[in-house]
Amino acid sequence: MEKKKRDKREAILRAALELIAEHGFHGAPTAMIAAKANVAIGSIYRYFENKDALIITLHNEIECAAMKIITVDYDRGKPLKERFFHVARRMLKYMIEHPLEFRFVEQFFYSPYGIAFRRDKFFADTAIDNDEDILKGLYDDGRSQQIIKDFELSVFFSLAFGILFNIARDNVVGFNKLDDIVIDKIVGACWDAIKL
Amino acid sequence: MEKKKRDKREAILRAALELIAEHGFHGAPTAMIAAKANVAIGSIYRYFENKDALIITLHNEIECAAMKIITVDYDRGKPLKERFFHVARRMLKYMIEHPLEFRFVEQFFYSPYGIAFRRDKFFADTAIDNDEDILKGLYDDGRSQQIIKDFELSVFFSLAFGILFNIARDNVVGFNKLDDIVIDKIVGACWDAIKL
Amino acid sequence: MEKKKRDKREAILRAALELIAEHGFHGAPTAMIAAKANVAIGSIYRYFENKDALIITLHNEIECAAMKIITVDYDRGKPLKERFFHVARRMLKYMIEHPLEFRFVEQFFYSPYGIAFRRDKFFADTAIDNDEDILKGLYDDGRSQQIIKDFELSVFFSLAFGILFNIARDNVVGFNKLDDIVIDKIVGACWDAIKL
Amino acid sequence: MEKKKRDKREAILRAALELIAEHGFHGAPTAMIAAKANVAIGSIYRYFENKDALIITLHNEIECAAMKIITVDYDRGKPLKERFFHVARRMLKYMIEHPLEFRFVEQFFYSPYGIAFRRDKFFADTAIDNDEDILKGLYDDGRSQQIIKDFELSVFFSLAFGILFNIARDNVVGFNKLDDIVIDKIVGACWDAIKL
DNA sequence: AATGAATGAGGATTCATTCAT
DNA sequence: TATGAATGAATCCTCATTCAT
Repeated sequence: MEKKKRDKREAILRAALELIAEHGFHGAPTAMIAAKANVAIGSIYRYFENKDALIITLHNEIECAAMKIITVDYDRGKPLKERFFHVARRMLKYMIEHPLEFRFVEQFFYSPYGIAFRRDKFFADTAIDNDEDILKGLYDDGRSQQIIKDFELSVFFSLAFGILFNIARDNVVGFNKLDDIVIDKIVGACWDAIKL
Repeated sequence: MEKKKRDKREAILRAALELIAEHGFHGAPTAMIAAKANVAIGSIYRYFENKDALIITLHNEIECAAMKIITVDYDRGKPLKERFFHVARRMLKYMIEHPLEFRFVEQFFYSPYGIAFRRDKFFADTAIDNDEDILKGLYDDGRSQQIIKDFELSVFFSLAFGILFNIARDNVVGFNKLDDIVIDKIVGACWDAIKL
Repeated sequence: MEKKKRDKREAILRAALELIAEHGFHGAPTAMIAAKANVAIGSIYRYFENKDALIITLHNEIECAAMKIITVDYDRGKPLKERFFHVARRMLKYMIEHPLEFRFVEQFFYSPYGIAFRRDKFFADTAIDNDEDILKGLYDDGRSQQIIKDFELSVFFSLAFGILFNIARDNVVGFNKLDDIVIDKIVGACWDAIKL
Repeated sequence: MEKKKRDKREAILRAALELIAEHGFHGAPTAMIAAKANVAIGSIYRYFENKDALIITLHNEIECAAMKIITVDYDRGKPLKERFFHVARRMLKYMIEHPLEFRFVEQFFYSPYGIAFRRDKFFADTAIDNDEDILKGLYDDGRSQQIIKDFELSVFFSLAFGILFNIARDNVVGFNKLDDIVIDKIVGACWDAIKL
């Protein structure tokens, strides 16, 4: 009973993910999402208030799941460089191993949804959750230990992770081929960008 | 007569640029573009085959104009590092000084248009125009002179310029403040990322 | 068991009454009626064939209950004028003391339901029930005793009671304030309208 | 050019009038209105902001046209009783000669539109237009000349005109047959209701 | 008997594109 | 050539009704 309910919800989210990742928001009308999920159109509205809510939920669940994967085995006791390599490596791997999720999140990020999302985040002073805590922790430690360059936080993020998003984007469309060795070298280049 | 015709075309492109940059593709129906351009709806279809053509044209013209600005005074005789700094610095400056164009190109890049655009580019072997020639030249020189790290071209591009797009994006929404000194330090970090 | 069953039916009717009176037919979907009645949606269809049947039943029950209240203590032996005052006064009082019922019946009367209802009534020659018997009795007596004006029955009804519905409608929305004295004066005016 | 434009607008209003009068608001979806008006669905939205605006406009135009017809030849110099007969007689005649308009206005009046409309009117102190001026003038004169009964304005309106609406409603569905003689007798009964 | 998830036809609205003037 | 009214397919969403549990 409970199982089936959850299944249907998941099917809708999955269908939306696949359609939006592949065809963009324009290519994912509710009727098509419902069809792909083997569900009646109306059922979407039992599980989500409206299409926007469905998309925002999907985004949040992906972000949450991704952060869990990325930060597994993360050890705050390890030296800064090692911690950075741990996070950056997993981040890049996550993106190339989850191309649907990555493409969806990119679509989301640059759509009106993402703009609202970022604005909300920007104005939410204290809403720093654990995930960002880890990333911000890297910055704080690096600065206080005089290991990384003297930039403000947002610039640090761009230097550290902006590269990875570009690499992943190219990978997803087949512009590059990455194996563990190349990934490590790329993360090394990111480290070069931020370290003093 | 010729003048007026050109004016009308420009007005349409400008209106589309402003509306899409500010409100996204959803916020720029043809009727609104025509109104903002002080032009009849039907006139759009005299200058452009359809809305897609208008948007693709706008993108191409912006890309072309940007590259012209970025590569002005470019001296192929200068040392590699100096040439990289020249290009990277101007690229970042262009983006933060042309927020409408930057935001439009970002919207474009992550929309179905951009996906098609990138796919086309990927399959067009010989379609390397002069602008990319300069960027590719940096790569070829750096590799042959053993100055930059051993990555394939697309990875090099991400390392070298991916950071800049992220920085610019944050700047456009007000997440960071950049002056000439910070810009130079950022470009320096990009250099650290690519250099051996 | 029988009790509970009756309770559930009453709860559904009550919920429908309140929602429709307050928000109109548009503001009373079955799901909302069920929720307000603390009943499953499906249960509505156990007690009523469909939504239309529910609404028609509700109307009929209200009409029946109202007539009972209005005609209580009605004495056919009293003089005509006194009988008219008795009925008209109670009718007006009922409407202002039962605003939910009154508003529902009005909604009903002017909706497609009411149109069908009136059509059916018009074509049902013999379907004169006891309640209307009383009203029709007033007309017949008045005419044979030469006390009331020479109009056909339906005009008599409009003259006698049409005023009261308008007064009640205004009262329900707060356009007027009525006490027993004003009510009596109003009924007196109705009497003036019909009497010779 | 101008002619055709006006024609289309009129056709839409006319189609809405006929459908709503006959089948109620539920029986008049935009697609059906458009079809009946021989117009594309989208055209409705060129002439009216949305369906609500269309309906409100239709109501206002009918009310305005009706008041013009009713008050034609109205002579403020005539005695009160004569003025009342003039207005009441024309009002009843208008309603029975314009059954579509009458039925539409009734539907409107008892729908959510009408409720909002009445509320707005109630709270608009100074928004007394010329039409109501005439009706209110009857009341003011009658009261100051001690000709009509001592009721507040809204009760006066119900006594004077409430009857007429009921009569007209019955007439529209064929419950009664009215000729000029009966109409005059009915207006006389209304006069009896209000006069001292 | 009761439940409420599932269904999908139906409704309002938008907007790229056409074409008569 | 310029205009903008007209078009109608496409989209999101609602809600009466059914039916498996």
